[in-house]
Amino acid sequence: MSKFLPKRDEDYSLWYNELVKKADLAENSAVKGCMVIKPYGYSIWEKMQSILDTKFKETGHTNAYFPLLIPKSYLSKEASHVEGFAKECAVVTHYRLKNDPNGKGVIVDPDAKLEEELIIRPTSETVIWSTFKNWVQSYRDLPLLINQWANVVRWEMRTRLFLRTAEFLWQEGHTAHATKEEAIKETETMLDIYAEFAEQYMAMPVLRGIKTANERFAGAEETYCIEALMQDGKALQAGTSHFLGQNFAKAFEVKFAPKEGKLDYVWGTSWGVSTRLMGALIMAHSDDEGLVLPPLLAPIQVVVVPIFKNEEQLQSIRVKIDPLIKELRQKNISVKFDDRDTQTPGFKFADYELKGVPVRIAIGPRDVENNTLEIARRDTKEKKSIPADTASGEIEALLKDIQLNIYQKALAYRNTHTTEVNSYEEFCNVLDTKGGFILAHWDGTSETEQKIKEDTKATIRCIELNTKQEAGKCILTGKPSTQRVVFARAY
RNA sequence: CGGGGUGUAGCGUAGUCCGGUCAUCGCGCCUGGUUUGGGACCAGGAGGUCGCAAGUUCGAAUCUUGCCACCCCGACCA
Repeated sequence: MSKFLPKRDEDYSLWYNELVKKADLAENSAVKGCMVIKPYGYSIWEKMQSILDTKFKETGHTNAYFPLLIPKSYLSKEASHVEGFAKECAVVTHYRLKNDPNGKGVIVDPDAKLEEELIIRPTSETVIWSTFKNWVQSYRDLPLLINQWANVVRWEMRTRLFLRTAEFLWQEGHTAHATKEEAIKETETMLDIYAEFAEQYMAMPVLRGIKTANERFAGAEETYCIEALMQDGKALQAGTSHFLGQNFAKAFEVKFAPKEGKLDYVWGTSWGVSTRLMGALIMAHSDDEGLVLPPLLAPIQVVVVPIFKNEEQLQSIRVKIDPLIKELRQKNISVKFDDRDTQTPGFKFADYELKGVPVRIAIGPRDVENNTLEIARRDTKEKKSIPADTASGEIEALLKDIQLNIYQKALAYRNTHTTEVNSYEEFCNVLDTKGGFILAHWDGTSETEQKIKEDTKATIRCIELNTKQEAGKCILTGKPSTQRVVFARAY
C-alpha cells in the first residue's frame, strides 16, 4: 500500500489530483485553471496524438492551422453557437503595455485599444468556416477534410487538471461536404475512430451514442459522442463528433456549384478530442499505488531495475541484460534501464508503479548466477521468476496480455455498473448507492431531462446507437417511450 | 457571482484564541559514511520578506483594517 497517495474509496477526487501531480503528469500554473503538462504526461499525450493523427490521415484528412485570435463579430454569426460559448470567452482588448508612470511595473496602454476586440478561440468553427468560404466554389472542391491540432481557451468557473482546464490541447476536425448523407457518414466515421482509439489503445470501453437536444454542441444538428465510465461511477464524455447540417455554411455563406442543379450550401461536420482523454486514461485504470497505463500508450513499457552492491555487480548485470534490452527494442518495445546508484531498488519499484510502467524486470546477482529474471506486471502486481533466455517473447506476450486485461477489467466494471431501472425511486436509489450508467425510459422532452437533472444531477449521457426498441414508460412522467436512454452523473 | 475555508522553506505542517528565546516538526535538498532482492540508516549542513499593504504597540506569524491568491460546495462546462 502506498503511503504517498490518498485512497480511491476514501476521497476519489483527492486521489485523482494527487496522482496527477505525484506521477509527474501535470501541475497547476500561476494562472488559475491553466496547467503545466510535465514531460512524462506530455509524452503520453504525444503518443495519443501520433496514433490519432495517423488514423485521421488514413481516412483522408489533412492538417492545417488556423489562428488563435478570432474577431468578435465572427462569433455572433451563428446564433446558437455564440449563445453556447459567449459566457466563457477570453477577450483581447488591447495590443500594448507601457511603463506605469506612477511606479513600478507595466500597465495596459489605454491608447492601444483595439477597434474590434478579439476572442481567444474556444473552438474554431467560426474562423475556419470564414476561410472555407474562400476555398469552396465547386463540387470539385469537396469534400474538404481538415484537422488541426491546437490549444483553445474556455474560461471555466471550476477547473481540474486534465478534466477541465481553462486552456486545453485538442484536435478539431472540420469538414465540408456536398451532401447531407456524406456529412452524416463522416460524423459517424470519426466517432468510430474515437471509439476504436479509446477501446484498442486506451483500453477503455465506451458507449457510442447521440446527445439529446439539451446536451448538443452549440450550432450542431446532431452531436454524437463516446461516453466512458470512471471508477467512481461517474461518466466522462471522451469525444464528440458533430453533424453541423448547413448551419455554419449558411452563417458564413459557404456555397458550391453542384454537378447538376443550382448553387447550394455545403454540409458540415466537426469533431474533437482533447487532453481530457488524459484524465479519462488516468481514472479508468489506476489504483491506490498509482497509474496503470495501457502498454500501447505507456512512454516506458518495460523498466529494468538492476540490484547491485558495487560497480562490479552492475557490470555483470549489464552484460547479462544488454542483449535482452536490444532484442526488446528491436521489437519496438520501449525499455528503460535504470542503473542509478542514488536510489534504492525499493524506491525504484514504488516509483515505477506510481508512474504506471506496465512491466518491470528486476535482475540481481542471484539472477545472473541462475540465468533468471524477475518480471512483475503493473496491472495485477504479480511477480515471477523466469528463465532469461525466453524472456523476450514472454515480455512481448505479457504486454499484450496487460493491454487486454485492463480493458476487460474496465469492461467488467462497466457491466456491473450499468443498471436498468423502471421507476424514479429505483433510479434515485441506484444513482446514490452505486452510480454508473442507468438505463431508463424517458419521454423525449427537454423539460423532463431538465427536471431530472435538477433533482438528481444526473443527465442523459447519450442515446446509444443501435439501441433496441422496447416499449416502456418515462420514469418521471409515465408517458410512453420506445427505448431506454443512458443516464449518469458526469464530469 | 453566492456560501464555507486556507495562506508559515520546494512540499506537507505546529504555533494564531491568550502579542514577548518562536519561527516547530516531517518529507525533500546538500556533504560524509554505512547501505542496496519492496519507498535505507547515522552524523552534519543549507534553505524563511510567516500571502501583500497600512495601522495599533516598546515589541506582531499572532490584534485591527483593506487588498490579493488559492481550495471546497453551488450555478457553467470537452
